[in-house]
Amino acid sequence: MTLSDKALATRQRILSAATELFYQHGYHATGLDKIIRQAGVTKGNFYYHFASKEELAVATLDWQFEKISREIREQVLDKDRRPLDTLFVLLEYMASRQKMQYEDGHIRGCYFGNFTLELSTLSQSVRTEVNGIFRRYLEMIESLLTQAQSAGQVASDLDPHSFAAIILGQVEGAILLDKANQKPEQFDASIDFIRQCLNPKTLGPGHIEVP
Amino acid sequence: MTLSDKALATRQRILSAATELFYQHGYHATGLDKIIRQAGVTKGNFYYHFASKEELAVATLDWQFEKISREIREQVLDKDRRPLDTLFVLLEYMASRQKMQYEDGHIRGCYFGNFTLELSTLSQSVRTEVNGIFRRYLEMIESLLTQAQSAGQVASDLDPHSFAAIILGQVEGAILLDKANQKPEQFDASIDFIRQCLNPKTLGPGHIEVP
DNA sequence: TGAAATACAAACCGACCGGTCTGTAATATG
DNA sequence: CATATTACAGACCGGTCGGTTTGTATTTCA
Repeated sequence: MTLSDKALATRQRILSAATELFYQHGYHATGLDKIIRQAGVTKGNFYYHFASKEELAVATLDWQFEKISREIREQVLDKDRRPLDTLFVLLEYMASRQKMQYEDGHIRGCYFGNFTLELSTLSQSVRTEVNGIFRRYLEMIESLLTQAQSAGQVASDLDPHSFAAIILGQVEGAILLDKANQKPEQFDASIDFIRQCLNPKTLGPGHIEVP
Repeated sequence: MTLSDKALATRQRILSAATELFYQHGYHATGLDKIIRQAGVTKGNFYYHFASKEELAVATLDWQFEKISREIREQVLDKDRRPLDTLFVLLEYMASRQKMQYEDGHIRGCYFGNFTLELSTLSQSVRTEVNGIFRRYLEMIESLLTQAQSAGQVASDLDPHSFAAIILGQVEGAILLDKANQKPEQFDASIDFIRQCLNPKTLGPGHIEVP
């Protein structure tokens, strides 16, 4: 193992520990001392790899997004599914992440949503990062909607761009409410609702039935 | 002015200062020193009125909700409107609060949503408080939907209880996304979307048109 | 082999954290 | 007027905060 590989491993240990602690307790409630203790790293070592706690936070956001989008690419996308089915597999994948947390005892919500509400008014770099991550999520959903439209799975008068934001907003809001009462109920209800909205056969709530 | 009135005024000054600072920078990023300085109060005086910073946070949540629900009662409810119209006046009222912040330079989001994501895994009392507040919001929306249903303004097969959660989730999610990119765009789009969902005349996206 | 660059160790820093303490005005009540 | 209670003043506390500094192994490479 070369030294630069060792350094990379150190960096990863820091990122891993920080992500877990930030996710559990938030940014400000997590001291650097706890992070380096959990990572098994000293202060000097930490500041060799990261310039500041804020830079570490941004790095964890990028790291976590790359990890998740890799999982999505491998487990959700590029399978032999119709685009609309892929979209709901994606949503179910996100839901399963919340339910895993519930079984661990606590709903910790969305890592990016948490940072958004805690830090986007305090740190420009964090805000830019989460905003970019949300943009990439939106592009993912919009792309699936466009494909679904081409395949005739959803109505042609739907605007994929704006509806993607509706879906992401619905998901983030559901996670927030679920975190408030520590039960993963609203996320499932939201997915059902989105399914109703997109499925022309089953009309969504409030709509006149098609004869 | 009696002394107990003076004490009440002190308490209000603390609540007011704390609410503003918590709203701007979040809970952990706001030190007690800043709060008491802004309130023009000493440490000893503060701890005469509140047992802890955490108790103060819960008090501001209650205080802020009472303030908002008073405004809603006076300006939104009990007017001579049809229930569905009242619902959208309520949503527009919430949207206007976000836009006011935007004109001040920063989207600070929803006071209750912020506390939910920053503290609901750390403080049981805060979590209970925000959860109760969301419950009361849900009851408000559900009640309006039920009335709208009775008045024939929305479809009879709509479930007011679950759709109220869809609306609140959509709103909270929209505020989160708007905070991430510091522009109040998604909130308006969400209101339009909800309007489309509820209005039988204008079908929502993805639905087959009624002949 | 030896100098340079890399990767790490840990003591140390002042500032600030939430919270406690003792003491003292101001006011209500007998 | 005496006294108890209410409301407040502010010095002080140990601990923790994010960050710096100095020193030292380890590895690279000329």
